[in-house]
Amino acid sequence: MRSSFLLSVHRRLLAAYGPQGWWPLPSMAGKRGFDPRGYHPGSFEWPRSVRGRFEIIVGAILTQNTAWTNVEIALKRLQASGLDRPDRMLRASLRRLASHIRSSGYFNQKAKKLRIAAKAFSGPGALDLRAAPSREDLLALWGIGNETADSILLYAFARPVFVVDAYTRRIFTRLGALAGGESYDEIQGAFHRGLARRADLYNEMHALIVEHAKQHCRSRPACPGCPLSRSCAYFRAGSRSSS
DNA sequence: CGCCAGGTGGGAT
DNA sequence: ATCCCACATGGC
Repeated sequence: MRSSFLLSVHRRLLAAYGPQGWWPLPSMAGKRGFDPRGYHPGSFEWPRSVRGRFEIIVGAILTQNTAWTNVEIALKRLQASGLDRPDRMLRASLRRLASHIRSSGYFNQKAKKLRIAAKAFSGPGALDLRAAPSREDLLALWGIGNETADSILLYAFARPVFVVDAYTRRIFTRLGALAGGESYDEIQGAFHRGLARRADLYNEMHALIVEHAKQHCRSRPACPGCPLSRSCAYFRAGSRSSS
């Protein structure tokens, strides 16, 4: 993908939706002003505390193939029960942990995944929440795949790693910039080559992609008013082609 | 109702 | 390598 194309997509999405201020947190929902954990709505700030980083890791796992609204409910319950830190999480039974994250779906699987992540980030010889782990270390954990690992690296540790998700694939396939069958690594490579290696740029671009997928480039596309329709193959084809 | 949502791992081919 | 499937809730 051409650099100029990616930058133009970024510029138009930003103009249409504004700065996204990711990573989104339940405590942010509908609020303005300063958050004690160091986040600020509307303009992003990277997490400073180990607590904030672990919350992002938990959210990244819970949001796997699940609507964020369902994840927010689960995150709030974890916080309300004091299970939002690795050591506390490890003390809860799988059964109890699962009951708290019920709303996020796949709760048995995700309880297991959370426990594994909590274990990986606490105790002696564990990964350090104060420093970015390697992608390899994250991928070695059961329950953490490409997208989750990259979300953690980018949003919790401010590493310049582009996150590829189902929305990215859908939008850029419709635009005509992807064929649709590319692997995760191929797509990520295209973004890494086309965009400057900057965490703040990757942060905003991915967040804008998510917003655009929700507003216009939905499963069933809502093309009227789409900020990208001018350069969209799907739109130019008369919005008739499938998916 | 049925479809969809910011995936992942396991098993068969 | 590449399909196919299980995993599961809540919103529209």
